[in-house]
Amino acid sequence: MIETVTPEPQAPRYDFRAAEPFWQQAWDKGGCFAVADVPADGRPKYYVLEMFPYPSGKIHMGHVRNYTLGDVVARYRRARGYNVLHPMGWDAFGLPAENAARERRTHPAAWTWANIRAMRAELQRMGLSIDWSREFATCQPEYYGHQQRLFLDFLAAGLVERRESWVNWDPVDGTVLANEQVIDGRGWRSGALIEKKKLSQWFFKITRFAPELLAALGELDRWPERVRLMQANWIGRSEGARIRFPLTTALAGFEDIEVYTTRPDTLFGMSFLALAPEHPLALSLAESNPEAAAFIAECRRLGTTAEAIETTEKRGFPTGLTVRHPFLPGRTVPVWIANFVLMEYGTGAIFGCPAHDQRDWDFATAYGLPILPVVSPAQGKMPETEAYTGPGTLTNSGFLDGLEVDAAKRAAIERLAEMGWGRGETNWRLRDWGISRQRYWGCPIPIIHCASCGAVPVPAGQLPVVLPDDVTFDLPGNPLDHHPTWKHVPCPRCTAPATRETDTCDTFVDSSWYFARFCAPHADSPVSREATDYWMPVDQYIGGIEHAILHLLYARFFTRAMQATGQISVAEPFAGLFTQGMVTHESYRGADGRWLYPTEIERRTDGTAFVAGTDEPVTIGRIEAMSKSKRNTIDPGAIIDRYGADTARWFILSDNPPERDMEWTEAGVAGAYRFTQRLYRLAEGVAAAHPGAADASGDGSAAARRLRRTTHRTIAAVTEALESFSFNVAVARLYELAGAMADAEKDAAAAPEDAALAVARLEALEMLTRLAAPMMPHLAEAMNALIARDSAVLVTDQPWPTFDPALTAAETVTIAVQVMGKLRGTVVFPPGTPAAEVIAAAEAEQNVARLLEGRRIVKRVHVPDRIVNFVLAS
RNA sequence: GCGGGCGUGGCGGAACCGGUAGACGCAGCAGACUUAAAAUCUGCCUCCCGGACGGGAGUGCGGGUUCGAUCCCCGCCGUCCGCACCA
Repeated sequence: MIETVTPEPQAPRYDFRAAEPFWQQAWDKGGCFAVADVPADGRPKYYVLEMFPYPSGKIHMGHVRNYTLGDVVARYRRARGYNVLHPMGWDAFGLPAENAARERRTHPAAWTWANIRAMRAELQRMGLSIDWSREFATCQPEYYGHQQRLFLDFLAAGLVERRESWVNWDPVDGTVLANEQVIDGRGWRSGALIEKKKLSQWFFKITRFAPELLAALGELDRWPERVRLMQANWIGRSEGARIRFPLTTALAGFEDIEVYTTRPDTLFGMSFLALAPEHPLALSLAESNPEAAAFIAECRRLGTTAEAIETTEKRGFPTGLTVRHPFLPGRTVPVWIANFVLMEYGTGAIFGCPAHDQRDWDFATAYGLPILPVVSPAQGKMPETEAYTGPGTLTNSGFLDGLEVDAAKRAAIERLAEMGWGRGETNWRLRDWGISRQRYWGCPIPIIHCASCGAVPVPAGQLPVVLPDDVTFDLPGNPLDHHPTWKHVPCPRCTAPATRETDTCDTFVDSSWYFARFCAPHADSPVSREATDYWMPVDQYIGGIEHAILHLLYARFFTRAMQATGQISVAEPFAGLFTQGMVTHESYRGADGRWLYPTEIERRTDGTAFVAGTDEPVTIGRIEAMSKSKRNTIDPGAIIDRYGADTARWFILSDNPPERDMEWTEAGVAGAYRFTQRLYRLAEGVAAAHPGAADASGDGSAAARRLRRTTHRTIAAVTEALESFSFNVAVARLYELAGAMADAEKDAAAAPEDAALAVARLEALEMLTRLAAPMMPHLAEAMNALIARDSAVLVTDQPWPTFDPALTAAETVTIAVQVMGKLRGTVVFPPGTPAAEVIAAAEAEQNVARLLEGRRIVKRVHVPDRIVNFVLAS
């Protein structure tokens, strides 16, 4: 009988499959990451927050990157002695749940909660240092009920109002969208062409805070510059004037036309006035003038997409009306309706000065209107084929002649004010935030509509207004509206039969204050003043750049509104903001052009790719953001199964700076995995040789000094790297320390009696363990368990290492020697060696001496411990 | 069009305050170990000339400042992002 022995595949030294759950339980048992709502231990606080996820059901690599970054910060701060608040929750309202309900006949709540369960489990496998006791979902009445209370407080404070307005109607989603949610004329989710519709809507008066929201950007010095710029542009402050132009003949109740301009200085160059197609006067004209009506209808057809703006010509319709000029008695100016004038900005009407505004120039050229220059350029001369918009001196402008542009603006405004024709005005691009959505799966707006009392707030005692469970999705429109009983309630004021508001809040409302709720998630008021006084603002907020405007601006508004209504004492929610890059991957297509998942292909050694198990060639496409449509996604769960959470975390951190897009590669993860094994082997080696409480006296051996220097330099470098979000550099420094430790193992093998080296090796390992812990927490615990004198102390509970500056000092420095700025050799000296000595040696250096021979040295530059440069006569 | 960022080996990237450019990783090549492979370890790895020593070029391109520039200044080119008829 022949016994076949199949060799077992060599088991990895470090078994992450057993270790990771084990240490997660240990942290859990130790309550490591739980903090009090109001800690009284006197430690400094640090609030780390990553943007909470929408519970789609599966985490993706973007989440892994986001939460890894946050976890490194949280664990690092914790080791530095801070009380760290690091919570997690769910942005749980929103359309996908309703779509799922329609498609699969499940209930949005059931779908959402199943997703939350799945995603929580996946996140927990990552080993994040989260205080899970603070978890909540925004779809819980315990959360959104408080949101209703905030809504009513804001209403009482005059920060909410209901008004009729033109809205962006998404015909596919069947709901209203905010301007910010309309991209190139299409819905940000559905991609459907947006229609204009008039509805009664609830608005948060964000414009009330426009000046503060703009001014405070200047103090957010731990925000990326570009986010602040984007917000500033979005808020869009402009200074100008509002001017009333009297019509020479009143028409249908209109006696004048109001215009907003930033260039009142160019009034003398005015050659027309133009109305937006939606301007009330234009609409009024259209009633009696079919040509005007036809023109307006045509304008409406043309969208405001980027392409449309680029390609659409400026077109207008002469109304036959004229207005009087403020500064030129007797002068009349024609009134046009023009397709390029926006109703939403300013007054919906402009005055045109073609010489100094490109759009007006284009318009005037098309219709043969006069172009009269009134600003002569400070330098050069007036361009002949375009408008001049630069600085200069006023001409052809009566009392403004000779003034510079800025002075002329002031003078013109002053004169207009004296005449009673106009005044200076600051205008904002930002518009109020319409929050009404005709949707079921959102926070109900706590209002009751009564025929006699109007819109009545739901009394505090009746909150929360809870969503009904028994809804159906078989009709188009809002299920809340279809519900047989839910909306029928007595008026709280007069008890007459009334109806509930059936609109729910835009889900951006839910995410506008969750960070404050996390401070005391079980408080019976929306936020706990004590807890937020302790924890707010968020010290480090981390998320995607895609939220640079909407979410962050809304959250800033909400915080100010909460401050105004006395709920919170801070004005700004996020003291520090970090925006991470995307995770990208190669994309693959089969012979027929279909997209293929990375798991469906195999790479051959020559770099070509084939459909796994076949000879069908695969085209390797661009590296781009992971997306379901391109199928270039990697499932984090599969990566953790195969390599473990630490490997995934380490690779994500090591690849590149976190603000840039990173490319996920199989080779990169494999490399990270090898390193985890290498570290563990190293730890085993050192632990096995660990001589016990050896004490090294004196300076020790050169090998010991060398290792200690690297160790302490690494502590300094990793600390600095983590402080500055340079996680890839921290990783590089740890690779170096590991390399130095491997060298030391060889030194130790050659000199087993070197007690100082044994101590240095143990020190290096301990420090490496603690420095790596924020990034690879499970492995760090396992390594710590190998060497710990007191195995009960988790690395997670150990303080951040400090370095001894004396030990980081180099024994020798290599000084570069240049001749005429070119490197020609090096000399080695102890640091601080006097210039004369170094220069002499540099001159004597073989190769340098050869080049200096027969030449006159004009200058000897010496930078201590760095460089010597000889400048020769030519 | 306006605003902002970024251009460094085959790739990701590093570089203190203007002071040895290319740390560290990935890929690649060579070698050791092995019956073999995997794993591991060692070495090489910007380009060009040269056996080595050495020399030349080099941080998108062109100029400037400086003893010395990836870094500061001027002018281009490319690329990415945001906003976009905002008066």
